[in-house]
Amino acid sequence: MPELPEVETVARGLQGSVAGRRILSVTLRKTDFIDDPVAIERELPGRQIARVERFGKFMLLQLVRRVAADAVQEALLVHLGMTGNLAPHFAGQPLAKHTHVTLVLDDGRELRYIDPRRFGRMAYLAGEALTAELLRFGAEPLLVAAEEFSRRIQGSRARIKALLLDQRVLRGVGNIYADESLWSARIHPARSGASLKSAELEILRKALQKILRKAIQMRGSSISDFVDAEGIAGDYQQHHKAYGREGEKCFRCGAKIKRIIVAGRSTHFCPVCQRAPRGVKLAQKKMKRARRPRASKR
DNA sequence: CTCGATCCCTGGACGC
DNA sequence: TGCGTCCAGGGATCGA
Repeated sequence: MPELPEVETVARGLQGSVAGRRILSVTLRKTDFIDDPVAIERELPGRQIARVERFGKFMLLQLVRRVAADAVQEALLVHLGMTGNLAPHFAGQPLAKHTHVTLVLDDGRELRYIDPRRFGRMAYLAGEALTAELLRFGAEPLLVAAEEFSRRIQGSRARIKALLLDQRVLRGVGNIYADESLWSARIHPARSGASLKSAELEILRKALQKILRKAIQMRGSSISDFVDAEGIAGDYQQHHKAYGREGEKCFRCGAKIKRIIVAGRSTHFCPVCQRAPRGVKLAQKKMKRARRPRASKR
């Protein structure tokens, strides 16, 4: 659930609350979402959290050594997955269920990572390994220029929804904001990237940026149980126009919002405002027919 | 290159 | 009240 606006909200909170603190010790519990748990235990104690920023859907805790040996960049990467939460707690507070990582800070608090589903990810990376990891990801949605945005999308025949979700194309967009931006730009989620005109893509880019900025302003969308590093829920879900509105009226034309599966993800759109490309309607009918028997099992 | 399918994981919703 | 089943979804991976 945490996408760019939610991660930005959490990162800003942590920048305010734990930047400058030193990590005294580390306790790991379940570690199957950590790249290299031994490296975390070995490297983090003694490091100072210099600053916290967002990179795509990751939080980047920039670390510095007490004695700056060289100019090697070091960071703790934290991905919240679906249900991750990273927040400071007072050391005496009881451990919540699913607390998998505790970083003891030098001011009587602990940074705790709580994640029931463990779809998140945590990694300590430094130097070239850090650089290489960050290079795997695409453009920053809030900064990407029109030309680069168009080039990245028109160069692929994959469907636009899949491209928006592909972190190698853009970093930080997830299911909610993909659907919301496509609804705003009146683009059907199954259109191929290559089929989109530059003018359409410019409308999409502007819509995406506007929506992301607004969502950040409102501290993100709280769908299930998302809360930021201060334990506060977001409010942007009240502004959703497509996501989660299956069967409800489109705010533009009154038609019923539909839900289909695109790129393996639940996809919400207005069938009237967002016109289907050739062939898509037929394909959907075929799929429906094929799926029906499965539902009536037992 | 692009696709769908499958897996990971748990809690919440729902049906009985 | 309780149990079983389904579903949510970001990302990795694999075979078509």
